[in-house]
Amino acid sequence: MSVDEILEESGTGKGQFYHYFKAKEGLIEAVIDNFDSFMKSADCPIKHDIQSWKDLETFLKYFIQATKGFDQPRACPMGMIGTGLDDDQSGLRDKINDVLDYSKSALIKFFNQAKKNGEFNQVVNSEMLADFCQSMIQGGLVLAKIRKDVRPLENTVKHVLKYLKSLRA
Amino acid sequence: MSVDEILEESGTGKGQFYHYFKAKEGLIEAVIDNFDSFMKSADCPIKHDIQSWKDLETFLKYFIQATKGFDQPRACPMGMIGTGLDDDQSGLRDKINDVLDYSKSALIKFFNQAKKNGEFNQVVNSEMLADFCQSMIQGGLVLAKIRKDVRPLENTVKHVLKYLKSLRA
Amino acid sequence: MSVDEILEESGTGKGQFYHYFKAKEGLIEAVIDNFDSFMKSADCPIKHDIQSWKDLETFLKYFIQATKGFDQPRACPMGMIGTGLDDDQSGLRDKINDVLDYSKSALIKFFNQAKKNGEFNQVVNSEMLADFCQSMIQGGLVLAKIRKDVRPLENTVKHVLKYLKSLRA
Amino acid sequence: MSVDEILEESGTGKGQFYHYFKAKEGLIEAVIDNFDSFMKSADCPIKHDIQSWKDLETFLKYFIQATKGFDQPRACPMGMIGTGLDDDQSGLRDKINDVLDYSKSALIKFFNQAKKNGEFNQVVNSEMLADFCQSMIQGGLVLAKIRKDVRPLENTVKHVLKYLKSLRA
DNA sequence: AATGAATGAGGATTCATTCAT
DNA sequence: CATGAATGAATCCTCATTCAT
Repeated sequence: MSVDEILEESGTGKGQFYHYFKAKEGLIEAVIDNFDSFMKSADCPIKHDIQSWKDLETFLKYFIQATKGFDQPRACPMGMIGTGLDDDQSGLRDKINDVLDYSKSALIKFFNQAKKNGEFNQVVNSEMLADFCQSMIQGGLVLAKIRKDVRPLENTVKHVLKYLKSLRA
Repeated sequence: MSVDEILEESGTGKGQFYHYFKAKEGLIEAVIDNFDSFMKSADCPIKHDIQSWKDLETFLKYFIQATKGFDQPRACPMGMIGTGLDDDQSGLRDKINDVLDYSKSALIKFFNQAKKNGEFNQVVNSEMLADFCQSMIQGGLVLAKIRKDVRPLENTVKHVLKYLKSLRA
Repeated sequence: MSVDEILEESGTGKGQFYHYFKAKEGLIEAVIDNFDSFMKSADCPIKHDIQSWKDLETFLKYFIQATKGFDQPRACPMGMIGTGLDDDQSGLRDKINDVLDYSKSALIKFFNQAKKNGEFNQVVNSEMLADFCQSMIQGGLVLAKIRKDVRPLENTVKHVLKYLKSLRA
Repeated sequence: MSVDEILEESGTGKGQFYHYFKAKEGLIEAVIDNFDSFMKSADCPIKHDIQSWKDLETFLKYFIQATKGFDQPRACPMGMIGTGLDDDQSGLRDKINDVLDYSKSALIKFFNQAKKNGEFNQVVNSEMLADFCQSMIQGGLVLAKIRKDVRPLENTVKHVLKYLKSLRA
């Protein structure tokens, strides 16, 4: 999407863009920052304070619901931006990683809590399991987008949940 | 990557490009076709004729090995192209889907065989499970690329394998 | 240098600029006016009331001293602005010419006085000699700036002084 | 002068410019290179192989003649480009310096030869005197351009020649 | 088949200037 | 007086594509 297209949508003059953003990359940065803020805000439909198995299920199933809410499946914005980054864009990469870390931490925290409460397989490594969950989100959304079909995502979530439940004590 | 950049790498003149490809999209198409052919060829390091649990494990672990072989983690080319497609590029989308289907079929075939042999959970739907596997691979590669670190992929594959083994009869 | 850059340095808002100057050209005009005023003020390190050969030498050597005082050789602001003028900027050109004339007059006045006092070659045309002096200063500064080295200016001034002395009666 | 203006004059498409020049700076480089080649070519109206006092006079008077040949006085292209250079454009600065050095060498060579032949003041430093001559060219052209009048240049040349003659043995 | 010059639409960015507050 | 948001023309540059040789 070109700056011209963006400005046509926004209805503002071309100079405004560069009044607010130093360069196009600044828009990307703002998108990430905004995404980050939104995720941490009260408006975020995803509850990152996962306190129960129900919460976890809701968390993971959220992506199915969101996908269905769009006219067409979309991939994760952070995943799309992140995979498109050049090697020299370490500032943006760091920001993306922070966003991913926020979501990962939510999962880790829950898994640790569950282990502590004796409700969860004591051997499992919480961080590794969080990676597994995040891969589900990224990959499920990617496949749904490519196939223009929510089902690959649904199938993925279903099995992930089944696996996680199998780890319950 | 622009056509000029591609030609600089290839060492050929610009006219050649448009002699062989009607347009740049033709190159993408050739890339997909080539990927497809390679996957079905004897040279492909991935054995798509999965006949044992060992084969399955090798299949899934291949992506870790390949990632380690690159100077930097890369996402799946089909995933990258597929998520970047416009709505009007249905020809390419279909080709991408065919490639994904080929790999998916390999998984489905094995799961069906295992069920038939009584070595696998009879209730599980082979296709859904194949979607799960593909999503996890796509997502693991995406995360590895963004984080410039194989570990998210390793952690993902590890749990996928653990889950699949849990489904063995 | 853009208006934005200038305002960043000045610390004031953009509206101020256009409150004081009708357009950017107005700034250039103010720069010239300011330069003019400064040259005629008591603060000006160049003594334009040249009354002796010593004064003349000091006048010409001033440019060497000033050049050494900067981090890097600079050309004459009036020369730089003047050569960058468009044909339609006759207002600014006139102002530049006035500034150059002021300095030229100082030289002419001294040469005339010296001739009158019988201390100087009677045949020499004071105005032409003043042109010579101004050209050499402009050129010396230009060379010093391009070469990032005062020496071309020093060498030039040295010979100018030697020549002027040769004209003494 | 913008790239668009240049292309409008040349009658070629916009892309051609960037086919031949990596960036606009490349044009400047080509201008300098071309100037350099021309100065060293047989077509150059300035005889750089100065072998006599007549040659020297012709050399210095050339700039008057050239200025009169234009519809309006012009400054030296090398001087204009050189004074407009940024600190980071050392490549171009070096080229400009090479061009200036070529002309300077011609003067130095003649002065040295004249000294050797006993036709010239033995004390004078040839290089310093060459700087003096180059300042004349740069400064004389600058003043002529600003004043839109060839006379400041003529006056300057006249005095420079007078001075040089005074140095003859 | 092969080369690379030529084209021109479009994309990113700058900048003088205006205007609402 | 003062601020900085808004505007849009102009500028530099990229890129897919065509064409002459």
